[in-house]
Amino acid sequence: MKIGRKFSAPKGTTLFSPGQECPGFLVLKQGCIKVTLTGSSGREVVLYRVHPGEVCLQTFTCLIEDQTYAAEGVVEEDLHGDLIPAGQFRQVIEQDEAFRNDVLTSVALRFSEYQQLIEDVALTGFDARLAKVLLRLVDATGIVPVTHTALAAETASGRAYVSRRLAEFARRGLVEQLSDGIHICNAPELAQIAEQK
Amino acid sequence: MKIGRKFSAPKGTTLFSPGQECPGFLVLKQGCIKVTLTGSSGREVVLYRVHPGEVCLQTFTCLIEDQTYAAEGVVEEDLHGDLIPAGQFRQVIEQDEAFRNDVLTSVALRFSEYQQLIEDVALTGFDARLAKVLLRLVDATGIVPVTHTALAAETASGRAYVSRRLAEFARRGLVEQLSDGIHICNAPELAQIAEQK
DNA sequence: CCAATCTGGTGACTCTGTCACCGTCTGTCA
DNA sequence: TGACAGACGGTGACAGAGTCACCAGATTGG
Repeated sequence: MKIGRKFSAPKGTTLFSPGQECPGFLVLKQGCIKVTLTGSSGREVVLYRVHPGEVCLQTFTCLIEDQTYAAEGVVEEDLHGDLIPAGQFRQVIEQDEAFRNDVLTSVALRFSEYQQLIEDVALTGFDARLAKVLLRLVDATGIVPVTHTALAAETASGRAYVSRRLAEFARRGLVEQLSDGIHICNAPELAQIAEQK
Repeated sequence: MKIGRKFSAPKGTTLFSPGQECPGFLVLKQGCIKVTLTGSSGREVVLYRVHPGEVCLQTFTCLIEDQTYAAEGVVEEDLHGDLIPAGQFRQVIEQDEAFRNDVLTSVALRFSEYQQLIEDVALTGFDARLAKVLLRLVDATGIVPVTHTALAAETASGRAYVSRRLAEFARRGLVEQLSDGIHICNAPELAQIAEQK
């Protein structure tokens, strides 16, 4: 079934910001969107990423509740997908079973991710959060190619504190700080730290 | 349309706990469910409450993803509703437009609540969180009829710290600690604190 | 009446996060 | 080439948040 119209955007594009109107519902075919919240202090927290086949739930809540965005969405990898205009959304979800199932599945998935994030932030110590993020962002060569500032956003923490704890991790031989990222030296022990508390 | 079967439970009942199988989808007619997460340290965080007309999303994610519960649900006020067995859920959501809309609306609502909670915990200072909770839980007589321990769960914090900050609020004349709860003396100023940071 | 439990207050910590400031390393542009 | 801006990360000093252990008063149930 052919729905919506083609939509593309290059890496770095800001797809939506808090307060904006929602143009429609985005079904991702290719690329990646990073969705973040920014506090008044300027501090940023990464909520989730949207990958192909998934739903951008900011769009979802906007359409259902007729609200504007609460978070910010930035393209992390060149984007291709379909945009279903706001007016057509309810109709499509009624008629297209596959689409409906995709949406429901994505919603449920995202929902448990949010719950996990709440659990991490509210009930988990910082080191566990940091270890978890490192293991999640590591690439095939064992390197986590991100800055301390980015890790701060991923761990819902501050840059300075990330630096300190990474230094401590390095001192313990768990990681090694390189010029182009962080090398994971001892993944099993990191995984164990990620489980604690 | 008649769907599911009647379901009732008295105050205090534990409806579901982490790891349990999900018996079906609960549509609330009357009463209130409190949904919480408990960390391994024993610390508890209140995720949300389900009120009449709303959806218990733990049930929702269980059914869609075929998972077990991740959180705990306790009846706060005597409960009446309909239970839709797991097998019938997809069928009902396909056929009953009103039900489908209810579910989608509830999901979207809950979703933005979760996002708000993440924002509060990750980006907001404790005092603002506490003030917000006090204003949310205050009854018609200006009393917040809950214990410090309960406030700790609501603010995703510790009991001792809640005690301290409440003492400070009292010192500033914002609240007054009574034997049966906390009296709000200066709601406007509390509201202002709730907005900060 | 006593014991058990729930509740809240407090001192003394530790953990977490902030702020300001520094040095280093880029890239750019004149 | 030099000078500058901007991103990045290290660090000391501090402030905010949360923990732990222990105490005392209130309540409840036997």
